[in-house]
Amino acid sequence: MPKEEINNLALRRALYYPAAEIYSNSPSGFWEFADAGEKIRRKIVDLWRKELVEKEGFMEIFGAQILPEDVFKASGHLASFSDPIVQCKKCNSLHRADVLIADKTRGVVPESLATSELDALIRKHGIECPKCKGKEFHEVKKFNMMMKVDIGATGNQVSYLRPETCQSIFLDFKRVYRTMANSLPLGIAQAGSSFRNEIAPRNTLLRQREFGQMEIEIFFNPHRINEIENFSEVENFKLNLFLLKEKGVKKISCKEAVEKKLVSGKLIAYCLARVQEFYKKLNISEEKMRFRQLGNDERAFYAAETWDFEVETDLGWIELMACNYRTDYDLKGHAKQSRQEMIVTDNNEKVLPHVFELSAGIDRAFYVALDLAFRKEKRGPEERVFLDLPVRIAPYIAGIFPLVKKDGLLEKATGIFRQLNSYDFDVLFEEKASIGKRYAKTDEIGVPFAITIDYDTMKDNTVTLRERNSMQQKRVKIDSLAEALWHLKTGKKSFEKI
RNA sequence: GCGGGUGUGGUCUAGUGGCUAUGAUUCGACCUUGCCAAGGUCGUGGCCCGGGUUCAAUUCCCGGCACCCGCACCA
Repeated sequence: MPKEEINNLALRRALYYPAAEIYSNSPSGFWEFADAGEKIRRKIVDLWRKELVEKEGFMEIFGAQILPEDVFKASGHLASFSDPIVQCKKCNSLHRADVLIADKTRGVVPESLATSELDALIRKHGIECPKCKGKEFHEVKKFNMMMKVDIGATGNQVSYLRPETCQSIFLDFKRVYRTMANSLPLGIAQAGSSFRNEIAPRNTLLRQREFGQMEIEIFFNPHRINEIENFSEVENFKLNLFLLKEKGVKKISCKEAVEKKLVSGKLIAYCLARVQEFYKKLNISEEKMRFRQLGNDERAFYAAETWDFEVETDLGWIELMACNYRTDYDLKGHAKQSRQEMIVTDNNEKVLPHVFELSAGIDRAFYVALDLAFRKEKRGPEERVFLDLPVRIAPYIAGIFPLVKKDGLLEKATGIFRQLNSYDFDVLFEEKASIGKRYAKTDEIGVPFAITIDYDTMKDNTVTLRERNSMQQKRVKIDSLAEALWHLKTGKKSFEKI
């Protein structure tokens, strides 16, 4: 669906909106979520936790968002998470210094060159501004995407807001390993916020300066990358692989991907299969998803193999998860910087674990879920908007509505609401406005079911259960409501079978 | 960061150098209501921010910020 439609819905229903919007000088790239939006976002994280973390027996942590400078010396972010940028004196446009020089000389320019060396190269090769052909540039500056924070009264403990959540996982690895696991492979997960000083945030939730990540780092013995217990479960699962040298997506089974060495081992194929299954649960169809293989020039500095899970939307292909084989890059770096031992014993073998990472964007998943669920159709006499969200990420499972407020219906409905609420269902109570209006309004935020209390309820203790997409309704006994909702919530039964 | 466009109640919008700033919808109250945004009455709520020109600026000018499009960037 067009972005404008989604953003309009987001503003009308306060799903998300600009942070600090009452201040006209607030910077872009920060967004807030409210009510239905916050709930949908949270449920996406819950679904991830259930399907990709708990089901696999992985651990979860919640780490600090601010970490000391040493962490980022070790991780490589201080050196590599920055671009050498240079500004044209004539037209003020910004360019990457290394790219300008490399284009001119048709060579490779190391990013790590000092800014003074880059200045010299620019002068030596008579680099022109690609935009205005000007030859005068300001001095090269290193632009680091990390946000610096000064800690303590004197501000001399330099720290940074984390640019990715996973560093805490590497820092915590030893303690979690010793206390909770003592064996490999060990998966450690975390959902939280990360911060990057983007030059130009765009497209609302898709490119923010503060954004949600849900990451899993799987620590394993590199010699045993092919010893995966449950591989048989996925060996025939078809992965949608978009390979570097191929046109279009190829459906390749996990087994074949391993045999043809398209991936580094069974562990990676297994993870990709689970990831693809997970995103299907967000209602992303097979035809609109792919794992794009990244080439040497595209991968992050820590990755030896990368598969970007991408989804096709109105805005083109959007990356939802980067699957990176980080090798021992991170543990090695932290071991060196902290002078702590990171080697562990796995089956009597001393080994520095390798890491396969599943790094997903929460807000991007949220946006894509809205994009794919958005419907604008003629329903009744009018065109209406509704969200066809999967039950598991819908903000509420059902609205509880008394048909009218009088004759005891309001009280009866309140009782049902409290009962279902006490059974831990996310239900919404609404007694205002007409019944049709209440249906329409909750459809718009994707509530899949409605329970209406009417005059028959007062006689025979049944209610109307109404489904969002079909607008069909059936009678259900109050006594069996909780069970019915549980079936619908878990997908054990469809609406037709209730 | 660059270039272009836009900025009026929650949302969509009309309009203006001076008059109580338009309409729809939303929202709230009351009445009504018997299953798909029904009806009635009343009500809340607005010119993105700062500066300048002017007797007077939401309107004109300058600057800032945000959003949209294109470019660049995207570890």
